[in-house]
Amino acid sequence: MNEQTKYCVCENCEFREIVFAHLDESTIQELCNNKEEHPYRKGEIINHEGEKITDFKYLKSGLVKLFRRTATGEEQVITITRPFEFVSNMSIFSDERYRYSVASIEDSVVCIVRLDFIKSLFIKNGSFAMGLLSKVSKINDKIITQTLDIRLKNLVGRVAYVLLYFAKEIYNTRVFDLPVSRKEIADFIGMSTANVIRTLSDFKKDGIIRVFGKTIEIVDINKLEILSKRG
Amino acid sequence: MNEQTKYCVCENCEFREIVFAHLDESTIQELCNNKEEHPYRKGEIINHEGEKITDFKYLKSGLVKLFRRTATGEEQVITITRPFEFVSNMSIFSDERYRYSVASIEDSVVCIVRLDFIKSLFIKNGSFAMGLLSKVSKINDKIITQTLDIRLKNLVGRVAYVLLYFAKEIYNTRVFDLPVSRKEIADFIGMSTANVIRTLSDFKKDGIIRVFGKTIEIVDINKLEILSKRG
DNA sequence: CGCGGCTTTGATGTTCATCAAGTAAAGTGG
DNA sequence: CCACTTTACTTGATGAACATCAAAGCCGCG
Repeated sequence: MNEQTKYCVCENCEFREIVFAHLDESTIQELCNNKEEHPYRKGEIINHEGEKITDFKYLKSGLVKLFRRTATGEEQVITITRPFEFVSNMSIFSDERYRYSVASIEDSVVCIVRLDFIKSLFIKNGSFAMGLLSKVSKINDKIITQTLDIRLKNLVGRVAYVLLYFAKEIYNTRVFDLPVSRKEIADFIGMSTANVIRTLSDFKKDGIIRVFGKTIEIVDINKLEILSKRG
Repeated sequence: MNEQTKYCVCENCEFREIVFAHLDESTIQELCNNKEEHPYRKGEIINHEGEKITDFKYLKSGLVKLFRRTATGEEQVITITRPFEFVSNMSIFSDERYRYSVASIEDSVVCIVRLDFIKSLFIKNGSFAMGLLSKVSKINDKIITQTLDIRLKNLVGRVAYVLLYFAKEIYNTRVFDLPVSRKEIADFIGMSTANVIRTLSDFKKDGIIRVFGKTIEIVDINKLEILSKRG
Protein backbone atom coordinates (compact mmCIF):
# COMPACT_ATOMS: atom_id res chain seq x y z
CA MET A 1 0.00 0.00 0.00
CA ASN A 2 0.98 3.63 -0.19
CA GLU A 3 0.07 4.25 3.43
CA GLN A 4 3.65 5.00 4.34
CA THR A 5 3.97 7.90 1.95
CA LYS A 6 0.56 9.36 2.60
CA TYR A 7 0.18 11.73 5.45
CA CYS A 8 -1.45 9.86 8.26
CA VAL A 9 -4.72 11.34 9.46
CA CYS A 10 -5.47 9.10 12.39
CA GLU A 11 -4.67 11.81 14.88
CA ASN A 12 -7.71 13.69 13.65
CA CYS A 13 -10.03 10.72 13.61
CA GLU A 14 -13.03 10.90 15.89
CA PHE A 15 -12.21 7.42 17.05
CA ARG A 16 -9.02 8.64 18.54
CA GLU A 17 -10.93 9.67 21.63
CA ILE A 18 -13.32 6.77 21.67
CA VAL A 19 -11.33 3.66 21.08
CA PHE A 20 -7.79 4.88 20.83
CA ALA A 21 -7.51 7.19 23.75
CA HIS A 22 -4.38 6.99 25.88
CA LEU A 23 -2.04 6.43 22.99
CA ASP A 24 0.88 8.73 22.38
CA GLU A 25 1.70 10.32 19.04
CA SER A 26 4.21 7.74 17.90
CA THR A 27 1.83 4.88 18.66
CA ILE A 28 -0.95 6.61 16.78
CA GLN A 29 1.49 6.97 13.91
CA GLU A 30 2.29 3.29 14.07
CA LEU A 31 -1.41 2.46 14.22
CA CYS A 32 -1.89 4.57 11.14
CA ASN A 33 0.69 2.62 9.22
CA ASN A 34 -0.93 -0.63 10.27
CA LYS A 35 -4.47 0.29 9.48
CA GLU A 36 -6.46 0.06 6.33
CA GLU A 37 -9.73 1.69 5.43
CA HIS A 38 -12.13 -0.47 3.51
CA PRO A 39 -15.37 0.67 1.90
CA TYR A 40 -18.36 -1.67 1.76
CA ARG A 41 -21.41 -1.21 -0.38
CA LYS A 42 -24.88 -1.75 0.99
CA GLY A 43 -25.45 -5.49 1.29
CA GLU A 44 -21.84 -6.60 1.45
CA ILE A 45 -20.62 -8.93 4.16
CA ILE A 46 -17.96 -7.55 6.47
CA ASN A 47 -17.49 -10.54 8.76
CA HIS A 48 -18.61 -14.05 8.14
CA GLU A 49 -19.89 -16.23 10.99
CA GLY A 50 -17.40 -19.04 11.57
CA GLU A 51 -14.45 -17.40 9.85
CA LYS A 52 -11.13 -16.91 11.60
CA ILE A 53 -10.64 -13.61 13.31
CA THR A 54 -7.45 -11.89 12.28
CA ASP A 55 -8.37 -8.23 12.40
CA PHE A 56 -9.76 -5.65 14.70
CA LYS A 57 -12.43 -3.71 12.84
CA TYR A 58 -14.58 -0.75 13.63
CA LEU A 59 -17.22 1.03 11.70
CA LYS A 60 -16.14 4.51 10.66
CA SER A 61 -19.24 5.47 8.72
CA GLY A 62 -22.40 3.79 7.51
CA LEU A 63 -24.65 1.24 9.15
CA VAL A 64 -24.35 -2.49 9.78
CA LYS A 65 -26.39 -5.38 11.02
CA LEU A 66 -25.14 -8.23 13.19
CA PHE A 67 -26.80 -11.52 12.48
CA ARG A 68 -26.44 -15.27 12.54
CA ARG A 69 -28.03 -18.08 10.65
CA THR A 70 -30.34 -20.57 12.31
CA ALA A 71 -30.36 -24.32 11.77
CA THR A 72 -33.08 -23.93 9.17
CA GLY A 73 -31.14 -21.27 7.30
CA GLU A 74 -33.16 -18.32 8.54
CA GLU A 75 -31.44 -15.10 9.44
CA GLN A 76 -31.62 -13.95 13.03
CA VAL A 77 -30.74 -10.28 13.32
CA ILE A 78 -29.00 -9.54 16.58
CA THR A 79 -28.69 -5.79 16.33
CA ILE A 80 -28.40 -2.91 13.93
CA THR A 81 -25.75 -0.39 14.78
CA ARG A 82 -23.94 2.68 13.55
CA PRO A 83 -20.44 4.07 14.02
CA PHE A 84 -19.11 4.59 17.52
CA GLU A 85 -21.40 1.87 18.70
CA PHE A 86 -19.73 -0.96 16.95
CA VAL A 87 -16.17 -1.99 17.60
CA SER A 88 -15.40 -5.10 15.65
CA ASN A 89 -17.31 -8.23 16.28
CA MET A 90 -17.61 -8.94 19.96
CA SER A 91 -16.05 -12.35 19.68
CA ILE A 92 -12.58 -11.05 18.95
CA PHE A 93 -11.33 -11.35 22.48
CA SER A 94 -13.17 -14.44 23.47
CA ASP A 95 -13.03 -16.61 20.44
CA GLU A 96 -10.93 -17.66 17.50
CA ARG A 97 -13.78 -17.38 15.07
CA TYR A 98 -16.64 -15.00 14.50
CA ARG A 99 -19.81 -16.05 16.23
CA TYR A 100 -21.92 -13.69 14.19
CA SER A 101 -21.88 -12.23 10.72
CA VAL A 102 -21.78 -8.53 10.06
CA ALA A 103 -23.20 -6.99 6.90
CA SER A 104 -23.27 -3.45 5.67
CA ILE A 105 -26.85 -2.19 5.25
CA GLU A 106 -25.78 1.23 4.06
CA ASP A 107 -22.61 2.15 2.24
CA SER A 108 -20.03 1.91 4.99
CA VAL A 109 -16.38 2.45 5.71
CA VAL A 110 -14.58 0.08 8.04
CA CYS A 111 -11.19 0.63 9.59
CA ILE A 112 -9.14 -2.52 9.82
CA VAL A 113 -6.13 -3.12 12.05
CA ARG A 114 -4.33 -6.40 12.59
CA LEU A 115 -5.65 -7.91 15.80
CA ASP A 116 -2.12 -8.81 16.89
CA PHE A 117 -1.21 -5.18 16.87
CA ILE A 118 -4.19 -4.22 19.03
CA LYS A 119 -3.40 -7.06 21.40
CA SER A 120 0.18 -5.91 21.79
CA LEU A 121 -1.03 -2.39 22.53
CA PHE A 122 -3.48 -3.84 24.97
CA ILE A 123 -0.74 -5.66 26.83
CA LYS A 124 1.62 -2.71 26.85
CA ASN A 125 -0.75 0.10 27.67
CA GLY A 126 -3.02 -0.35 30.65
CA SER A 127 -5.12 2.75 30.13
CA PHE A 128 -5.76 1.80 26.54
CA ALA A 129 -6.72 -1.67 27.71
CA MET A 130 -9.13 -0.29 30.25
CA GLY A 131 -10.74 1.98 27.69
CA LEU A 132 -11.15 -0.87 25.25
CA LEU A 133 -12.56 -3.25 27.84
CA SER A 134 -15.04 -0.62 28.87
CA LYS A 135 -16.06 -0.04 25.27
CA VAL A 136 -16.45 -3.72 24.43
CA SER A 137 -18.36 -4.22 27.65
CA LYS A 138 -20.73 -1.35 26.86
CA ILE A 139 -21.47 -2.73 23.43
CA ASN A 140 -22.25 -6.13 24.87
CA ASP A 141 -24.47 -4.62 27.54
CA LYS A 142 -26.36 -2.69 24.92
CA ILE A 143 -27.04 -5.79 22.86
CA ILE A 144 -28.18 -7.76 25.87
CA THR A 145 -30.43 -4.96 27.07
CA GLN A 146 -31.94 -4.49 23.64
CA THR A 147 -32.62 -8.19 23.23
CA LEU A 148 -34.23 -8.40 26.66
CA ASP A 149 -36.29 -5.28 26.03
CA ILE A 150 -37.65 -6.61 22.77
CA ARG A 151 -38.51 -9.91 24.39
CA LEU A 152 -40.87 -8.17 26.81
CA LYS A 153 -42.97 -6.59 24.09
CA ASN A 154 -45.75 -7.89 21.90
CA LEU A 155 -46.00 -7.48 18.13
CA VAL A 156 -47.22 -3.89 18.17
CA GLY A 157 -44.74 -2.88 20.85
CA ARG A 158 -41.86 -4.40 18.93
CA VAL A 159 -42.67 -2.70 15.66
CA ALA A 160 -43.08 0.60 17.49
CA TYR A 161 -39.76 -0.02 19.20
CA VAL A 162 -37.95 -0.57 15.91
CA LEU A 163 -39.36 2.62 14.39
CA LEU A 164 -38.30 4.58 17.45
CA TYR A 165 -34.90 2.92 17.38
CA PHE A 166 -34.28 4.13 13.85
CA ALA A 167 -35.71 7.57 14.52
CA LYS A 168 -33.93 8.22 17.79
CA GLU A 169 -30.83 6.05 17.99
CA ILE A 170 -29.80 5.72 14.37
CA TYR A 171 -30.95 8.71 12.34
CA ASN A 172 -31.98 11.25 14.91
CA THR A 173 -34.85 12.44 12.75
CA ARG A 174 -38.52 11.64 12.33
CA VAL A 175 -38.21 11.13 8.57
CA PHE A 176 -35.82 8.50 7.35
CA ASP A 177 -35.27 5.82 4.76
CA LEU A 178 -35.57 2.33 6.17
CA PRO A 179 -32.21 0.67 5.55
CA VAL A 180 -33.67 -2.81 5.91
CA SER A 181 -36.44 -4.84 4.36
CA ARG A 182 -39.63 -5.72 6.17
CA LYS A 183 -38.31 -9.23 6.43
CA GLU A 184 -35.15 -8.02 8.15
CA ILE A 185 -37.23 -6.13 10.67
CA ALA A 186 -39.17 -9.34 11.26
CA ASP A 187 -35.92 -11.26 11.74
CA PHE A 188 -34.78 -8.60 14.18
CA ILE A 189 -37.83 -8.54 16.41
CA GLY A 190 -38.67 -12.21 16.07
CA MET A 191 -42.06 -11.89 14.39
CA SER A 192 -43.35 -12.94 11.00
CA THR A 193 -42.87 -10.66 8.02
CA ALA A 194 -46.59 -10.57 7.28
CA ASN A 195 -47.40 -9.35 10.76
CA VAL A 196 -44.72 -6.68 10.70
CA ILE A 197 -46.23 -5.34 7.49
CA ARG A 198 -49.73 -5.58 8.89
CA THR A 199 -48.71 -3.60 11.94
CA LEU A 200 -47.04 -0.93 9.83
CA SER A 201 -50.26 -0.70 7.82
CA ASP A 202 -52.22 -0.27 11.03
CA PHE A 203 -49.91 2.51 12.16
CA LYS A 204 -50.44 4.15 8.78
CA LYS A 205 -54.23 3.87 9.05
CA ASP A 206 -54.14 5.35 12.54
CA GLY A 207 -52.09 8.30 11.32
CA ILE A 208 -49.11 7.42 13.50
CA ILE A 209 -46.72 7.14 10.58
CA ARG A 210 -46.65 7.94 6.89
CA VAL A 211 -45.00 5.57 4.45
CA PHE A 212 -43.63 6.28 0.98
CA GLY A 213 -41.94 3.07 -0.07
CA LYS A 214 -38.80 2.84 2.00
CA THR A 215 -39.29 6.29 3.47
CA ILE A 216 -40.94 6.52 6.85
CA GLU A 217 -42.24 9.63 8.52
CA ILE A 218 -43.17 9.44 12.15
CA VAL A 219 -46.17 11.67 12.67
CA ASP A 220 -47.18 10.92 16.24
CA ILE A 221 -44.07 10.01 18.16
CA ASN A 222 -45.83 10.12 21.52
CA LYS A 223 -48.34 7.52 20.48
CA LEU A 224 -45.51 5.36 19.24
CA GLU A 225 -43.72 5.69 22.57
CA ILE A 226 -46.85 4.64 24.40
CA LEU A 227 -47.35 1.64 22.11
CA SER A 228 -43.72 0.65 22.54
CA LYS A 229 -43.85 0.89 26.33
CA ARG A 230 -47.23 -0.75 26.74
CA GLY A 231 -46.29 -3.62 24.43
CA MET B 1 -9.39 -28.73 51.22
CA ASN B 2 -11.73 -25.82 50.92
CA GLU B 3 -11.76 -25.14 54.62
CA GLN B 4 -12.29 -21.55 55.47
CA THR B 5 -9.31 -20.17 57.33
CA LYS B 6 -8.10 -16.70 58.09
CA TYR B 7 -4.83 -17.56 56.50
CA CYS B 8 -4.62 -16.74 52.86
CA VAL B 9 -5.13 -19.67 50.52
CA CYS B 10 -5.57 -17.87 47.25
CA GLU B 11 -2.58 -19.53 45.68
CA ASN B 12 -4.46 -22.80 45.78
CA CYS B 13 -7.73 -21.43 44.54
CA GLU B 14 -9.05 -22.86 41.29
CA PHE B 15 -9.72 -19.34 40.14
CA ARG B 16 -6.07 -18.59 40.18
CA GLU B 17 -5.79 -20.10 36.72
CA ILE B 18 -9.06 -18.84 35.42
CA VAL B 19 -9.35 -15.23 36.38
CA PHE B 20 -6.11 -14.53 38.14
CA ALA B 21 -3.57 -16.02 35.83
CA HIS B 22 -0.42 -14.05 35.11
CA LEU B 23 -0.07 -12.72 38.62
CA ASP B 24 3.10 -13.28 40.59
CA GLU B 25 3.21 -14.60 44.14
CA SER B 26 3.37 -11.25 45.86
CA THR B 27 0.41 -9.91 43.92
CA ILE B 28 -1.60 -13.00 44.73
CA GLN B 29 -0.70 -12.39 48.35
CA GLU B 30 -1.86 -8.82 48.10
CA LEU B 31 -5.04 -9.96 46.41
CA CYS B 32 -5.57 -12.35 49.28
CA ASN B 33 -5.34 -9.60 51.83
CA ASN B 34 -7.78 -7.51 49.87
CA LYS B 35 -10.35 -10.18 49.31
CA GLU B 36 -13.23 -11.34 51.37
CA GLU B 37 -15.26 -14.48 51.10
CA HIS B 38 -18.95 -14.08 51.67
CA PRO B 39 -21.51 -16.87 51.98
CA TYR B 40 -25.03 -16.38 50.69
CA ARG B 41 -28.00 -18.55 51.49
CA LYS B 42 -30.40 -19.67 48.84
CA GLY B 43 -32.59 -16.74 47.91
CA GLU B 44 -30.32 -13.93 49.06
CA ILE B 45 -29.50 -11.03 46.80
CA ILE B 46 -25.83 -10.61 45.89
CA ASN B 47 -26.07 -7.56 43.66
CA HIS B 48 -28.94 -5.16 43.37
CA GLU B 49 -29.90 -3.62 40.06
CA GLY B 50 -29.17 0.10 40.16
CA GLU B 51 -26.75 0.00 43.08
CA LYS B 52 -23.27 1.45 42.83
CA ILE B 53 -20.55 -0.96 41.83
CA THR B 54 -17.63 -0.94 44.22
CA ASP B 55 -16.45 -4.53 44.16
CA PHE B 56 -15.33 -7.18 41.80
CA LYS B 57 -17.14 -10.39 42.68
CA TYR B 58 -17.01 -13.92 41.46
CA LEU B 59 -18.91 -17.01 42.37
CA LYS B 60 -16.74 -19.56 44.12
CA SER B 61 -19.40 -22.16 44.77
CA GLY B 62 -23.14 -22.45 44.46
CA LEU B 63 -25.51 -21.22 41.80
CA VAL B 64 -26.90 -17.80 40.92
CA LYS B 65 -29.45 -16.18 38.67
CA LEU B 66 -29.05 -12.88 36.85
CA PHE B 67 -32.28 -10.97 36.49
CA ARG B 68 -33.83 -7.57 36.18
CA ARG B 69 -37.20 -6.15 36.97
CA THR B 70 -39.59 -4.98 34.27
CA ALA B 71 -41.67 -1.82 34.34
CA THR B 72 -44.61 -3.81 35.69
CA GLY B 73 -42.51 -5.34 38.44
CA GLU B 74 -42.13 -8.75 36.86
CA GLU B 75 -38.83 -10.55 37.06
CA GLN B 76 -36.99 -11.24 33.84
CA VAL B 77 -34.35 -13.91 34.33
CA ILE B 78 -31.35 -13.32 32.10
CA THR B 79 -29.34 -16.41 32.87
CA ILE B 80 -28.61 -19.00 35.51
CA THR B 81 -24.99 -19.74 36.05
CA ARG B 82 -22.52 -21.60 38.21
CA PRO B 83 -18.93 -20.95 39.31
CA PHE B 84 -16.27 -20.30 36.70
CA GLU B 85 -18.95 -19.00 34.43
CA PHE B 86 -19.78 -15.94 36.39
CA VAL B 87 -17.31 -13.20 37.08
CA SER B 88 -19.05 -10.36 38.82
CA ASN B 89 -21.83 -8.59 37.14
CA MET B 90 -20.96 -7.74 33.60
CA SER B 91 -21.59 -4.08 34.03
CA ILE B 92 -18.57 -3.51 36.22
CA PHE B 93 -16.35 -2.23 33.46
CA SER B 94 -18.94 -0.40 31.47
CA ASP B 95 -21.10 1.20 34.05
CA GLU B 96 -21.16 2.83 37.42
CA ARG B 97 -24.18 0.88 38.55
CA TYR B 98 -25.40 -2.67 38.23
CA ARG B 99 -27.68 -3.17 35.29
CA TYR B 100 -28.92 -6.50 36.61
CA SER B 101 -29.52 -8.09 39.95
CA VAL B 102 -27.86 -11.29 41.01
CA ALA B 103 -29.41 -13.67 43.49
CA SER B 104 -28.17 -16.88 45.00
CA ILE B 105 -30.46 -19.81 44.10
CA GLU B 106 -28.39 -22.35 46.01
CA ASP B 107 -26.19 -21.73 49.02
CA SER B 108 -23.25 -19.93 47.49
CA VAL B 109 -19.89 -18.47 48.31
CA VAL B 110 -18.79 -15.27 46.64
CA CYS B 111 -15.30 -13.84 46.60
CA ILE B 112 -15.21 -10.09 46.86
CA VAL B 113 -12.31 -7.83 45.93
CA ARG B 114 -12.36 -4.05 45.78
CA LEU B 115 -12.88 -3.05 42.17
CA ASP B 116 -10.19 -0.38 42.45
CA PHE B 117 -7.67 -3.05 43.24
CA ILE B 118 -8.63 -5.10 40.21
CA LYS B 119 -8.51 -2.02 38.04
CA SER B 120 -5.02 -1.16 39.20
CA LEU B 121 -3.89 -4.70 38.44
CA PHE B 122 -5.55 -4.41 35.09
CA ILE B 123 -3.64 -1.26 34.26
CA LYS B 124 -0.33 -2.60 35.49
CA ASN B 125 -0.41 -6.11 34.13
CA GLY B 126 -1.22 -6.52 30.46
CA SER B 127 -1.47 -10.29 30.46
CA PHE B 128 -3.85 -10.21 33.38
CA ALA B 129 -5.87 -7.60 31.56
CA MET B 130 -6.04 -9.73 28.45
CA GLY B 131 -7.14 -12.75 30.42
CA LEU B 132 -9.85 -10.81 32.16
CA LEU B 133 -11.11 -9.19 28.98
CA SER B 134 -11.29 -12.57 27.35
CA LYS B 135 -13.21 -13.99 30.31
CA VAL B 136 -15.69 -11.13 30.50
CA SER B 137 -16.15 -11.30 26.77
CA LYS B 138 -16.84 -15.04 26.87
CA ILE B 139 -19.45 -14.61 29.56
CA ASN B 140 -21.18 -11.95 27.55
CA ASP B 141 -21.10 -14.06 24.42
CA LYS B 142 -22.61 -16.94 26.27
CA ILE B 143 -25.49 -14.87 27.55
CA ILE B 144 -26.19 -13.40 24.15
CA THR B 145 -26.05 -16.80 22.47
CA GLN B 146 -28.34 -18.33 25.06
CA THR B 147 -30.87 -15.54 24.76
CA LEU B 148 -30.87 -15.78 20.98
CA ASP B 149 -31.17 -19.56 21.08
CA ILE B 150 -34.15 -19.45 23.38
CA ARG B 151 -35.82 -16.86 21.21
CA LEU B 152 -35.85 -19.27 18.27
CA LYS B 153 -37.75 -21.97 20.11
CA ASN B 154 -41.41 -22.48 20.88
CA LEU B 155 -42.88 -23.38 24.27
CA VAL B 156 -42.02 -27.08 24.14
CA GLY B 157 -38.54 -26.41 22.78
CA ARG B 158 -37.83 -23.87 25.49
CA VAL B 159 -38.88 -26.11 28.34
CA ALA B 160 -36.84 -28.95 26.86
CA TYR B 161 -33.91 -26.56 26.53
CA VAL B 162 -34.07 -25.56 30.19
CA LEU B 163 -34.16 -29.17 31.38
CA LEU B 164 -31.16 -29.98 29.21
CA TYR B 165 -29.39 -26.87 30.42
CA PHE B 166 -29.69 -28.00 34.02
CA ALA B 167 -28.81 -31.58 33.23
CA LYS B 168 -25.84 -30.89 31.00
CA GLU B 169 -24.44 -27.46 31.80
CA ILE B 170 -25.21 -27.06 35.47
CA TYR B 171 -25.41 -30.43 37.19
CA ASN B 172 -23.95 -32.85 34.72
CA THR B 173 -26.41 -35.55 35.69
CA ARG B 174 -29.83 -36.73 34.59
CA VAL B 175 -31.29 -36.55 38.09
CA PHE B 176 -31.20 -33.25 39.83
CA ASP B 177 -33.13 -30.96 42.13
CA LEU B 178 -34.56 -27.96 40.35
CA PRO B 179 -33.02 -24.92 42.03
CA VAL B 180 -35.76 -22.64 40.75
CA SER B 181 -39.53 -22.44 40.88
CA ARG B 182 -41.75 -23.07 37.88
CA LYS B 183 -42.36 -19.37 37.78
CA GLU B 184 -38.65 -18.64 37.58
CA ILE B 185 -38.33 -21.02 34.66
CA ALA B 186 -41.20 -19.16 33.02
CA ASP B 187 -39.46 -15.84 33.63
CA PHE B 188 -36.30 -17.27 32.14
CA ILE B 189 -37.75 -18.62 28.92
CA GLY B 190 -40.37 -15.92 28.50
CA MET B 191 -43.47 -18.06 28.75
CA SER B 192 -46.34 -18.17 31.24
CA THR B 193 -46.00 -20.22 34.39
CA ALA B 194 -49.12 -22.23 33.64
CA ASN B 195 -47.77 -23.30 30.28
CA VAL B 196 -44.39 -24.28 31.67
CA ILE B 197 -46.14 -26.53 34.16
CA ARG B 198 -48.42 -27.92 31.49
CA THR B 199 -45.45 -28.76 29.31
CA LEU B 200 -43.65 -30.47 32.17
CA SER B 201 -46.81 -32.49 32.79
CA ASP B 202 -46.89 -33.47 29.13
CA PHE B 203 -43.26 -34.59 29.28
CA LYS B 204 -44.17 -36.62 32.35
CA LYS B 205 -47.14 -38.23 30.59
CA ASP B 206 -44.97 -39.07 27.59
CA GLY B 207 -42.39 -40.74 29.82
CA ILE B 208 -39.66 -38.26 28.90
CA ILE B 209 -39.09 -37.16 32.48
CA ARG B 210 -40.07 -38.22 35.97
CA VAL B 211 -40.92 -35.64 38.60
CA PHE B 212 -40.85 -35.96 42.38
CA GLY B 213 -41.56 -32.48 43.65
CA LYS B 214 -38.43 -30.49 42.97
CA THR B 215 -36.51 -33.51 41.79
CA ILE B 216 -36.38 -34.15 38.09
CA GLU B 217 -35.18 -37.29 36.37
CA ILE B 218 -34.58 -37.17 32.67
CA VAL B 219 -35.58 -40.53 31.26
CA ASP B 220 -35.34 -39.99 27.53
CA ILE B 221 -32.64 -37.44 26.88
CA ASN B 222 -32.62 -38.04 23.14
CA LYS B 223 -36.28 -37.18 22.82
CA LEU B 224 -35.65 -34.04 24.83
CA GLU B 225 -32.80 -33.06 22.53
CA ILE B 226 -35.04 -33.50 19.52
CA LEU B 227 -37.81 -31.44 21.08
CA SER B 228 -35.34 -28.74 22.01
CA LYS B 229 -33.83 -28.57 18.52
CA ARG B 230 -37.09 -28.79 16.64
CA GLY B 231 -38.69 -26.07 18.75
C1' DC C 1 -41.12 -6.18 -20.77
C1' DG C 2 -40.99 -10.06 -18.24
C1' DC C 3 -38.95 -12.33 -14.42
C1' DG C 4 -38.04 -12.76 -9.45
C1' DG C 5 -37.98 -10.82 -5.15
C1' DC C 6 -40.28 -7.85 -1.92
C1' DT C 7 -44.66 -6.17 -0.24
C1' DT C 8 -49.50 -6.28 0.95
C1' DT C 9 -53.98 -8.13 2.54
C1' DG C 10 -57.33 -11.65 3.76
C1' DA C 11 -58.60 -16.11 5.58
C1' DT C 12 -57.54 -19.87 8.56
C1' DG C 13 -55.62 -22.50 12.22
C1' DT C 14 -52.16 -22.99 15.96
C1' DT C 15 -49.94 -21.50 19.88
C1' DC C 16 -49.95 -19.36 23.86
C1' DA C 17 -51.68 -16.16 27.74
C1' DT C 18 -55.15 -15.48 30.86
C1' DC C 19 -58.60 -16.59 34.13
C1' DA C 20 -60.44 -19.45 37.50
C1' DA C 21 -60.65 -22.84 40.93
C1' DG C 22 -58.69 -26.24 43.37
C1' DT C 23 -54.71 -28.83 45.63
C1' DA C 24 -50.26 -29.30 47.65
C1' DA C 25 -46.47 -27.47 50.10
C1' DA C 26 -44.07 -24.29 52.83
C1' DG C 27 -43.77 -20.71 56.24
C1' DT C 28 -45.47 -18.44 60.62
C1' DG C 29 -47.05 -17.45 65.01
C1' DG C 30 -49.28 -19.22 69.15
C1' DC D 1 -46.14 -29.00 67.22
C1' DC D 2 -50.34 -27.71 65.36
C1' DA D 3 -53.54 -24.49 63.17
C1' DC D 4 -53.34 -20.87 60.10
C1' DT D 5 -51.73 -18.26 56.27
C1' DT D 6 -49.48 -17.74 52.36
C1' DT D 7 -47.18 -19.10 48.40
C1' DA D 8 -46.33 -22.51 44.82
C1' DC D 9 -48.23 -25.78 41.84
C1' DT D 10 -51.71 -27.94 38.73
C1' DT D 11 -55.48 -28.47 35.30
C1' DG D 12 -59.27 -27.04 32.37
C1' DA D 13 -61.69 -23.73 29.65
C1' DT D 14 -61.64 -19.64 26.87
C1' DG D 15 -60.11 -16.10 23.90
C1' DA D 16 -56.33 -13.28 22.09
C1' DA D 17 -52.16 -13.04 19.65
C1' DC D 18 -49.57 -14.60 16.19
C1' DA D 19 -47.89 -17.81 12.28
C1' DT D 20 -48.94 -19.65 8.11
C1' DC D 21 -50.84 -20.05 3.61
C1' DA D 22 -52.37 -18.11 -0.50
C1' DA D 23 -53.10 -14.80 -4.07
C1' DA D 24 -52.37 -10.61 -5.97
C1' DG D 25 -49.89 -6.12 -6.70
C1' DC D 26 -45.60 -3.71 -7.03
C1' DC D 27 -41.01 -2.53 -8.16
C1' DG D 28 -36.40 -2.81 -9.81
C1' DC D 29 -33.41 -4.81 -12.98
C1' DG D 30 -31.50 -7.26 -16.74
